[in-house]
Amino acid sequence: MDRKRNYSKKREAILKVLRGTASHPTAEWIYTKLKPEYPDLSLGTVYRNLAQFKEEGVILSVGTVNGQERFDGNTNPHSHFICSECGAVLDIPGEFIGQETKEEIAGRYGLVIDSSEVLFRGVCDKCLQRRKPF
Amino acid sequence: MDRKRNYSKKREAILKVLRGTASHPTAEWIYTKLKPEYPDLSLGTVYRNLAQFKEEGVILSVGTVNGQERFDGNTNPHSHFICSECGAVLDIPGEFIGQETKEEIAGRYGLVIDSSEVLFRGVCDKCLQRRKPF
DNA sequence: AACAAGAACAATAATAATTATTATTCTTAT
DNA sequence: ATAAGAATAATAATTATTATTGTTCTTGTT
Repeated sequence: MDRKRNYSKKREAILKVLRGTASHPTAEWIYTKLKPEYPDLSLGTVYRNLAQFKEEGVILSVGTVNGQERFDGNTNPHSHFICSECGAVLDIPGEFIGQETKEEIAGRYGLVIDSSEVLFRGVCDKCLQRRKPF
Repeated sequence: MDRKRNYSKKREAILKVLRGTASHPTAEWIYTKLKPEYPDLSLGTVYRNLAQFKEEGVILSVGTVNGQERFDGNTNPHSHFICSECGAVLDIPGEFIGQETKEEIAGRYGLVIDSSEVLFRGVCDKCLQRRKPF
């Protein structure tokens, strides 16, 4: 039997924090969140574990917003909305691209499609409220 | 009448290069491409003008691939495929998200949607060929 | 429970993309 | 042709991310 690999309390905590929020955080946000409970946590550890989780397919990257990568602990098929005003990333449930569409494109261009995602951009509800507070 | 703003030969050349390629280049790629013809071009100028074009809606950003932002001079509605092996970005013509879908989502979540894009990820035709050269 | 091998870590340095600064050069209305 | 101010080059500064290295944890074995 293989030795148990890739385990540490901090690694576990990083995944737990990411799965426990809907905010699609940055590495630094996770670091700040965990620092009180793990005072000797290093930012490099957060980066390294996020990279590993991503590689393993355990988490997803939503992309880069304002120069910082945003992560998502929810690997169920869903889409995202990015607020161009505050940078918030919201989940939009639902599949918008069917399997047959992917296959058709893959065939037409001679490529392999592993995943697809829809990205909506605009202004989120909170920023709209902030604009017109009356 | 307003004074003509935002003009320079280099600014014009940057947009021309971006519109003349289908490779969705980085700022540095554009810089390298123009450097022979404009030996005193500065990389900062490319960054600044790309940021302005983006702000004005004249060009689009496809997102960040391998830590570098990729730009697109084609503002017609279309989607993209990103090769996870070589980082190539390909255009996929066609609209996959209809207006009614956007309106339905905007209404349901109380937000405003300015744009939507579909991002396919996988392995491009060239990388597949490279894998199996026989 | 103690041990040892190696995995994960903290701390820090290094890298790389992007942005800001400032003195100079272009652009354009007059 | 001129002058105001916009855009630029050169460079410095910033910031997110990655690499390095010596130390600490984890876990299978005793």
